[in-house]
This record gives sequence, C-alpha cells and structure tokens, in this order.
Amino acid sequence: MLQNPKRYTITAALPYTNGPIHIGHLAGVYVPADIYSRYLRLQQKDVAFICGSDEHGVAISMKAKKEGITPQEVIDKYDGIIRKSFVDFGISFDNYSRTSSKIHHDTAQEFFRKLYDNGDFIEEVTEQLYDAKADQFLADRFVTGTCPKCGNEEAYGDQCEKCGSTLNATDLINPKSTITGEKPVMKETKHWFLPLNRYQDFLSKWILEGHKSDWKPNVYGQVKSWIDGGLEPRAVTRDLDWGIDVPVEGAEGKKLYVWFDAPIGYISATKEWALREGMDWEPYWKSDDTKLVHFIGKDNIVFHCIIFPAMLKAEGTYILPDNVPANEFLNLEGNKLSTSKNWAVWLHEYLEDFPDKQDVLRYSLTSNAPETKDNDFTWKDFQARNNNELVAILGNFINRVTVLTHKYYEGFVPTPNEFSEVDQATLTELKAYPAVIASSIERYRFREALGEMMNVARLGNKYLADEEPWKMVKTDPERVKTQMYVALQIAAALSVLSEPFLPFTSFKLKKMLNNAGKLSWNNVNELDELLPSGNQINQAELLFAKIEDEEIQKQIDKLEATKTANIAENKKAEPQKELIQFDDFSKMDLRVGTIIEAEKMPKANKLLVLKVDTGIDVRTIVSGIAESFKPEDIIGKKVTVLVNLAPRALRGVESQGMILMTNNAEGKLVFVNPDTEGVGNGETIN
RNA sequence: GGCGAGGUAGCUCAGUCGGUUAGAGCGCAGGAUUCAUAACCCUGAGGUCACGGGUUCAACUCCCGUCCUCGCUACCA
Repeated sequence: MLQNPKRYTITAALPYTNGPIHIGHLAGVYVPADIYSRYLRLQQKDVAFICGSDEHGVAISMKAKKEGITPQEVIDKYDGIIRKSFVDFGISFDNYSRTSSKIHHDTAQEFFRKLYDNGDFIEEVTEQLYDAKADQFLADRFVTGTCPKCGNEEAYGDQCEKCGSTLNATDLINPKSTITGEKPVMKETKHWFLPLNRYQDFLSKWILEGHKSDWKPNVYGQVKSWIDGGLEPRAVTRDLDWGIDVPVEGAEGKKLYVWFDAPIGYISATKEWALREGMDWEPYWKSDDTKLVHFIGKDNIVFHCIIFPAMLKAEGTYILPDNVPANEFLNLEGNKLSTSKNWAVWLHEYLEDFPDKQDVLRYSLTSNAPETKDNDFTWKDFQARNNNELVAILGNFINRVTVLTHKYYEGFVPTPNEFSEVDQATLTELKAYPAVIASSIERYRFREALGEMMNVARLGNKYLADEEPWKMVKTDPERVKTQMYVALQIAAALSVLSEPFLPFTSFKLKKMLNNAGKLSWNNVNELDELLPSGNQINQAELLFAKIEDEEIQKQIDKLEATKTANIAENKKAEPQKELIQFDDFSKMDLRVGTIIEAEKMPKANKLLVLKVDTGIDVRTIVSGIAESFKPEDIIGKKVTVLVNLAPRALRGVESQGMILMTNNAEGKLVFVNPDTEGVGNGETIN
C-alpha cells in the first residue's frame, strides 16, 4: 500500500453502452468511487477521477442489428442517458469520456503497437466460421443453428438459451449466419495473443505476496485461483467490423478485443482531461508516487487484476493499481438484477418518482452496500433508512439547531461564554471524527464510514437532549448562548463530513449555515471555530422529507407488475416448428417405461443415472434432472422414453435413450408421464 | 464435482494477533421529554457465533469433516 501518495488516479468501471444504468451499478461501483474521490478532494489531494462509456464489443453490434439502427446510434443514445444519470446523482468525475473518441482510438493503437514492436504478442492462425457472402468472420453470437444437446433449432453460437448449455459455434448443427442466412464455412484467420503465462511469476509476486493483507478477500481469492490454475495466452484481436483497427500490417479488417481497449480507456480519458485542463497526464499513470485505484464489480476482477496489469507491465512505463476494491452484487427484492428481465430500479426512472432525492438513494445504497457479500435492496429498507435515519437523526438534528438559532438569536451564531466540561468533551469528541471516518474510507469501508458520519449527528442530538437549552433559556440565557454555539459547530462539521456521502445535502446545509465552501476536511479537527460568532444563518428548511407507505407500495406494485409480465412472457408458446411428414414422426420409437433405479452421477451436479424398464429391456439412461428430483423420489415413476435415440456417453456412462420432460410455470422439470392404471411398460406411444 | 466468497440478535452488518460478560445500527418493549418532521434522549429484552469433531490453560477466531447460500466452471441425448 502506497503511503502518502502525491496524487491519485481513481477509475470507475466503464459502463457498457447497451443499456441505461441501475442501482446495482451505482451501489457497486460509482457511489463508492465517488465517496472516495470527494473525500480526497476535501483533503485537498490531487485527484483524477476517471470514467467513460465503453462503446465497442459484439453486444453493441447485436443491439444495433436488433433495433435496425447503426452501432453509432446505439452508443450515442445510451452514452447520453448514462452521462445524464451520473450528473443527476452527483458522481463527480473529473472526466467522463468515451471509447469511440479519437483520442482513445489513437491511445489504444499506440499501446498495441508498442507491445507489438516489443515482441510482447504471439501470433496464431486458427480456423473460424466465416460468412462468404458478407465477407466477414462471425462472432459466436452471429451464428445460430441446432443445439447439439437439446435439438433447439435457434441456439446461438456461444450458448443455447433453451437448455442453457455453453457451446462452441463450430458445434452447431446446420449453422447459419444471422447476417445473411448463409451457411458459414471454416476459414483461417490470424490473431494476436497476449501470453499471460509470461507474467505468471510477476503477478504471483506482486499480488499473492505483495497484497495478501490489503486487498479484499473476494478479490485476492479469485486472483489466486486464476494464478494457481496457470495462466494461458489470451487473444486480444477479433474479426469484427465495430471497434478499433489493429494497427499492424496484415491485420486489415481486424479490431482490438473490447477487453484490450476498454481499460486503456482509463488512460485516454485521463489524457483528454489533462489536455482540456492544460496539464500533464503522464504523472497520473507513470509516476511511482501516484496511487492508482480501480473501482469495479466482482465480474471484472480478472480483467483488472490480471489482464490489464499484464498489459501495463508489458508496456513497461506504467504504474500498477494499488488496490482494486471490487464489490459483490446487489439484488433487488430477493432476485438478481436483470436488464433483459427489466428487474431493476433504473436511475432515470427513480428520479421521476423521487425528484431531488438522489442523496436518499446514495445513502441507502451505501449503508447496505455489497462490500463483503451479495446484498438485497428492498423498498421497505429504503423507506426505513430515509425515515428512521436521514429524517429522524440527521435532518432532525439540523432542524433543531437552526430553528432554535432563529428563535433565540434571529439566526446569528451567538458568542459563547466559558465552555463547561460537557462542552469541552463534546467538542473534543467532534474533532476525533474526521480521522475516524477517514480511516474507514481509506480502507474502502464505506458502510462503516457512513455510520460514523451519522454518529456525529447522534452526538449533536444527545448534546441537545442532555443540555436542554429550551429549559435553560428561561433561567440562564447566557449559558444557552454557549450551548447553541456548540451545537452549531457540530452542524458545521456535518456540512463538511457529509459531503462525500450526501453531496446535495451537504450543499444545502452549507447554504443554510451560510458557510459554503469555506471548510476542508481537516479544518474540522484543526480549527477551534468552524462557524464564527456573528455569522447569520439562513432560513431553516428541511433536509429530508418522510417517505409515506403509499409511495413505497407504488414501487413494490411496479415490480410485481414486472414479475407478472415476465411470467406472461414465459408462458407465450413458442412458434410451431417446420412441418414434418408422418414418416419423420414414425421414426421415433416412444415407449412407456418405469424407472427402477436412480442414483446421482458422481462429480456432476445435474445428472442422474437411471435404470429404466422399457418393456423391451432394462437400460441405462443418463438424465439431467438432478436439480429437480431426488433419486429416491422417482423410483417406480412411469415415464415416456424415446428408445431408439442413438446412445451417447455422458461423463463416461453410456445413455441409451431419452426421457421426455417438460417444465412448469416456475421452470421446474416435470415428467411427461402415462400414469394411468393398467398401462404397461413397452406400450408404444403414437 | 472443482475453484472462490459467505453463514454471528427479528433485519443489515462489525468482531484485529486465540484471551474477561460476543458488539453496532434499524426493528421491538418500557421510561423520560416537548426545541424538533410522533422526531430526539435513556433503559431493556433478544445469540447453541450453521453443524460435528480436533488442537489449546483458553476457540466466533486455528485445523479436519458435513450442511446451506451466492459467483465462476464442467455435466442436463
């Protein structure tokens, strides 16, 4: 861990521009990164907080094709929406760039070229699917065909969505290009690989030995698992038409792999910023006294801890990240967030329903952040955090102080008399908070830091409750001046200490106290007076409003409606397949059978090995139903069996047939069973 | 099955190098109070630290095994 860095380069994962962003992105990456950056700026540190839109990759091309627009139109649309969300939620990037910009293309190409010239890549020629009519190689997603596993005729080249299998495009039966409908052919193509194996020792020393204690367990664990498993060369170029050209002779029509160009986006965004500000970008990436921190979600750990560092190391002049505080995932009301299932709280929609309540969301996401494990966002929790914490503790304290100050002194901060022991103790305790909160933030424990910030408000509430100025004012008005002075110092401290977490509230509070922008983080413990006597504060306004049950119910109903819509969507019958002749059908020999033995396939999660009496014989069938049924529950079950399917070995056991299954509304498997009395094994089904 | 992370109060989470009675916030119960948005403040109840072994004077903590959740990965003829 770098001590006393001269400057900080802080990056937040580049959002992918194929959709808007939701609370999961905010909680996992952008809010923590923003808290960290804002805190450092309040410490008057030199900070470059960098992000931008990630606009390359196959998914963008797919989205464009699906919507019948160009990739450029797709990225422009979502780049705009995402940018606005970040501004709306106060994510204080020094620069938000995009990877489609010229400066990024130049930077990424230069980077690639340098590694190429150094001999840091290996070249390899492989065979890939190629669409002759469109004259292009086909990414896995651009190929459809019949799934070799379940017979689904619309499986994609990388995955069959019906049976969930992971596929290679070359495995598909009757493959078709989705661009022209042509049957692809195999064609040789050359690609460049980054030999990660060359960096095995370096990575192992740097992370496994060097960052054992300061990196989060989830990050360290995953990296260790990769390194221990042995690293292999990884392709960094692709045959695509959307992306950054590979700047090498003989690479015409090839693009950089999106995961090669994206992290370089951090560098080009820094350059763009420095250029605009008339500064030098290089110290932010190349100077040993710079602390580089990547904020990401757990899905990005390998890229930021292994691949990108290997690239930086290969290039030779760059520094490496000091830490990669990856967060786990946020769930929503018990289910995984999903863009395709519309199971999300979209930032732009949130602001329509809760205008000006950015800080409430920032607060509830930070106090329930998935720092150590996946966490669940619920609307009830959101409401409770707002009503019981923001309103009751923080908002209430500020309101008490400002109302009393106006009531007793027309808004002027009174001149204190001599401090009592309690006053002294309270002010001393207050001065300890900047260091306490700082320590949590610097260890990336934002949940804890936020709790400590709220303790400052608790300190204020307790001080008022113990001192009771509203009683004292009748007997000793001079004493009340001191009490209110102390309470106002606490309010002023809060206006600074809350800024990283609640920037909008902090701004309002500073305005209300009439001391906007005058204090730094360390002033809180250095200065004896944060809010001077005689300073006139502005009219009291409420920092937070209660959120009523009806508003929360509306959000819950909205999610329920999404759920219902999704079920309806799933129920929609698939379109009928191509016509077949009776002969085709009669080729299938379907029989009634009975399961007479069942056991789990060792070392497999989904497979059961069954012995089935088909009437013809007793045969072994391997079936992928172990997640829906226990072996002992299905013995004796009557089932429908396809008996003349060609045998196939699964995990070394030959399966001689297939049991017909369907699934119910919850997606659970159900037997297609001829379960009427008197139906015997071996009866044909026609 | 392999790898990684997690399992601590009703809920969300801390718990450092093994060391007295395992903590916090919210929720709940009771009390006090009226400056404040029925808010604040005080007190309390609530725990077999997932389970079973082991090491140790001493285990939430270290070791072995089992179960459960999540992620990655392999396997649903």
